[in-house]
Amino acid sequence: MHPYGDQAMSETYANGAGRRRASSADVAALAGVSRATVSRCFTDGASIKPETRDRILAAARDLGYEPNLLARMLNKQESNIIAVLTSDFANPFQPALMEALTGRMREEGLTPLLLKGQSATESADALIQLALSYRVAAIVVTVLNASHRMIARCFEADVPLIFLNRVAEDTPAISVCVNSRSGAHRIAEVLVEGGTTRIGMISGKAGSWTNSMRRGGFRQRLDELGYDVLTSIQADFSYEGGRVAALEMMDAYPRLNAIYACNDAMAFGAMDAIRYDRGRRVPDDIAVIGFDDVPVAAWGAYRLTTIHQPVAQLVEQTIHILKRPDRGLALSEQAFLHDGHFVQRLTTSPVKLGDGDTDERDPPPA
Amino acid sequence: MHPYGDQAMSETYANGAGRRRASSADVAALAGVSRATVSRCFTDGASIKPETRDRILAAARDLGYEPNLLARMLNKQESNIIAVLTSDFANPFQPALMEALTGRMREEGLTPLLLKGQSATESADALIQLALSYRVAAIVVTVLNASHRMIARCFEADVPLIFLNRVAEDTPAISVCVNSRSGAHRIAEVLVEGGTTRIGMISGKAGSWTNSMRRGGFRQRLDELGYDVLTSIQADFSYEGGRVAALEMMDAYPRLNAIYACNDAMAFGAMDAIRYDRGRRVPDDIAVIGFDDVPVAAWGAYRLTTIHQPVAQLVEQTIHILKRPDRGLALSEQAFLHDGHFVQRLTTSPVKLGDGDTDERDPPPA
DNA sequence: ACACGGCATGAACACCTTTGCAAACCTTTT
DNA sequence: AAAAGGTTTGCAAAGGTGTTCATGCCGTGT
Repeated sequence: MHPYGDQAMSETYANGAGRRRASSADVAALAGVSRATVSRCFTDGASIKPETRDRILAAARDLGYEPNLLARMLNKQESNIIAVLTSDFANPFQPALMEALTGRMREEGLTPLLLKGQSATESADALIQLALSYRVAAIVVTVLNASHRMIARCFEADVPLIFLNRVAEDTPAISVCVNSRSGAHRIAEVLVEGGTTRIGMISGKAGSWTNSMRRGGFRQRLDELGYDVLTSIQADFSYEGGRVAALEMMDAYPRLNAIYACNDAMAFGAMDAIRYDRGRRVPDDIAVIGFDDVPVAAWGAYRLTTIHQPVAQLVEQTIHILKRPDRGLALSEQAFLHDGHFVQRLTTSPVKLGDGDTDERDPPPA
Repeated sequence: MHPYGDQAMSETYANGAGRRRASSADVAALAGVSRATVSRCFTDGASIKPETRDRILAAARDLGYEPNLLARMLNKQESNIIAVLTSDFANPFQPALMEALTGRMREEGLTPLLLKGQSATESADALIQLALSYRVAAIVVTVLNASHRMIARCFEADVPLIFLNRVAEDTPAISVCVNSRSGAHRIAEVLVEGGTTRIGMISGKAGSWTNSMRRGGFRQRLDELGYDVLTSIQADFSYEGGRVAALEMMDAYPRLNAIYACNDAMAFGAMDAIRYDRGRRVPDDIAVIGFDDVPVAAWGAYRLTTIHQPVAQLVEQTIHILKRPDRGLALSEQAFLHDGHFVQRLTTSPVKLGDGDTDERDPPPA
């Protein structure tokens, strides 16, 4: 209609209620150059005359312009957004992991897009689908499960999938994880060496890799040492689940003298059940041992003996993979297992320490 | 070089390592329609013949096509991505808030882009700048501070800014928050009514709105009741900070019989200092009261008397604002204050309950 | 037989950036 | 003075989508 259609249109939009953000075209017009030059002004390494650069920068400042990252990602076919899939913040290990992960990501210029599932058992497929639609650079999964079909789709789309804190077997996906099996072995040894062999085990959610390792590894080593668990209850990795399970165990097996909880949160529940619900003592009556070494485990009220997960190492490994030029797509190694070390505190009888273990029986100086 | 430069290039890319995802053009070609029709197929309410729709859907499935959300956002000038700015996962209140917030967002089809600052005192300006570059639909800030200049820039760009769990005064930004002042008033009343009036106060980070309210409100009401704090130490909202402060107080003021910590984490530290570092009793020797009612406050080891923050309500209010057609830009009301209620547990002498308060002196049934 | 309304579709433009290529400019050398 | 060489810049296309407008088709009512 209007001979200068374009011109007129942008004028109209600029005045309307939802006034448009300044684009590179606006800056270009004001500075008297082309859009391409404006673009070059914001990409370093591009050749541009210092004088015009200053002029453009001034114009950009006047208009409050800054590059539209969406358009840039679309054009360059690459993004610095990483989908982070998780489901559960209640387990205190998750916040600790998230803190480290998102902190390091920011330092490396990566931005996490947080996709939260409802429950740990839920499949992450829908969330992965969503992540692919956002054309993220990579996907990091912490607690959820994914179908083989969906994992395959990610790799078809050249989007690497990293399982953090869990191993995905028989898939092209990468896993970064603590060696839960060897940690569970150590726990079995500690309880036996400490002379507490009438053991109740509180395991976590069935179907989780973490749980089957922590559970299976413990049983295996205990068996090798010539013992067996007295009782075993499956809970859900939560404080309340651990508490209820411990109550049940104590009532059914009065001679129980040790509880191994497959994570710290359940161990805290068990300790509170022992001390406050039943009025018994830790470790004199019943020893307790956990797994994770979340920050609360060092608190005065618990001082929990446990296996420390090297969160910083796990995160560093993950970041390292993400920063590779291929973001880990061409990686030959699939699983990166890090060793957790044993931390001795006050909820078990003292045992001899191995290499890399730490002793915190004396509280840190005030 | 090559006479068919462009053609050859895209062929190369298509075959090489990073093969291109299917676009709507590919689907259109396969189904024998135009791109516009493919687009209509994925927007409901558009008129399209059922037969061709099926044909297009089949083609899309064969090619593994799904709409590119980046391109869509760029085109429609609207996004469902919300920037969530935070700094600290160590304080156990943050995970609880985050869990609720991100969970509800997902239910509403909003996707949080997580931008984490290094420390609570750091300015969020750089993160807000980044969020604006991503053209997010709105920005939710939890613990960080922002300059007036940057807040103004957000509103110039029509991006609403919501402060969650903190009030930003004298700005166009919206605040959703618990009424910390009235909560602090209640705490003062509880301690006085309980007969514990030789009080030490452990406050949080200076310069935070939350802290000045929780601190100022407490002092004010205490003054009105005819008392004053015995001592006051400024800490940093952390467990360890609370523990060290409590030790210092106990050593300097042997007759101290109550500690008010401006959040639960510091209260836990104080309790552990009292019980495990100094071997005294809570509440018999020293009463302790916190603020937040994080999940751990209900655990057997602490059973902390505190003020409950209605997390679900706060989140619901935030979601409600985000879902408004104007995302809250045209809101006349700036601050939404919700009342927290008093939760009585075992760390203070029992007092008469007011309206909406809850009593958890008896532990929940096993 | 013709005009008309409703529906389905395609062409073209817009969103905002980056980039390959070619043209224009400036400086220096022969 | 002109050619050579390097730097700076603009043009146009690409990246994938949504949307307006015009066109074509079909059926209906007169």
